[in-house]
Amino acid sequence: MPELPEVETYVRTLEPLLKGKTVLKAEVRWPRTIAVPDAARFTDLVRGRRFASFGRRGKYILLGLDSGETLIVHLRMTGELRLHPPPPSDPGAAANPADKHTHVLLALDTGEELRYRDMRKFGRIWLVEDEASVVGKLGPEPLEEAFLPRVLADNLAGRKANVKALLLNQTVLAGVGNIYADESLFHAGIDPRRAGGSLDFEEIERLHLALRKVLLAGIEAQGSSLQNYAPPTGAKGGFQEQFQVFRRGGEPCFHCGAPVTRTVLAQRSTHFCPSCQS
DNA sequence: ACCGGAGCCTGTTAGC
DNA sequence: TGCTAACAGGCTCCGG
Repeated sequence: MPELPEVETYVRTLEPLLKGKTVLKAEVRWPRTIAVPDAARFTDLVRGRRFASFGRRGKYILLGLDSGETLIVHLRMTGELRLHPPPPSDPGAAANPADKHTHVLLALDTGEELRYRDMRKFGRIWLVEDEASVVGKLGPEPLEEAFLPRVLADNLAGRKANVKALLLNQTVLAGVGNIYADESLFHAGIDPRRAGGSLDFEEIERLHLALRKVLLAGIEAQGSSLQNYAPPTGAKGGFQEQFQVFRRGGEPCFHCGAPVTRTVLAQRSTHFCPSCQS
């Protein structure tokens, strides 16, 4: 679910909420959520650790601990992290028990509780010494300066898969998912069904620019809020207001009026304007 | 190396 | 209203 802009919003929101706080106790209710190490070792290793640094790589949230290890969270489709206030001291007041979709609970020294909740159970959490063991295979970060049109060209060169599938491939480019792939291809005027290797350099430059513009606009709007995504606290993201094609199948293209086409590529719903995108 | 499809999960929505 | 099928911001694994 969350893509680069949503994950970036998560990290920016979590940093002031968690920085300097210490985990007193961990509980894992769905062991498969913990990818590395096993759930028992995870609860043991995370206890007593303090949140020290905050970062993102692709769609992975990187929470650096004072032990030097990194707690890495991938929300996949429906994962969410929420910081819950301490239970009320008044014994008669309503408590806030975790529901059946809450799979990991971290009790903090402030009395607060950081909860990982995930309806579809696709998300994963790692606790590792070496971040690269989890994120080492990812492609370039689209918003870093090193991501030049040439880099995108190299990663698409010779590829026969359609460009939509390649944008979703995290080793080609990190952080782009279904929304921002469709929106970027629309802004670049490129048909998502085209083979990646068939794009000329001028088209690659357009796609490169479109990816950066769309991702930055997504961050600016604090991400897109659909059924299953909202930032950890405060306002919801608003980028869905700016969608040009995503989930607009059958509706008129804002640019030319032709109906937006919905099809399936790489097993994912794909939306494009057949007239504006070639 | 690369590509496409099955599988992982549960909930919501569209269609008969 | 009730059932069923399709769909959902993602990724890994496996066979060709």
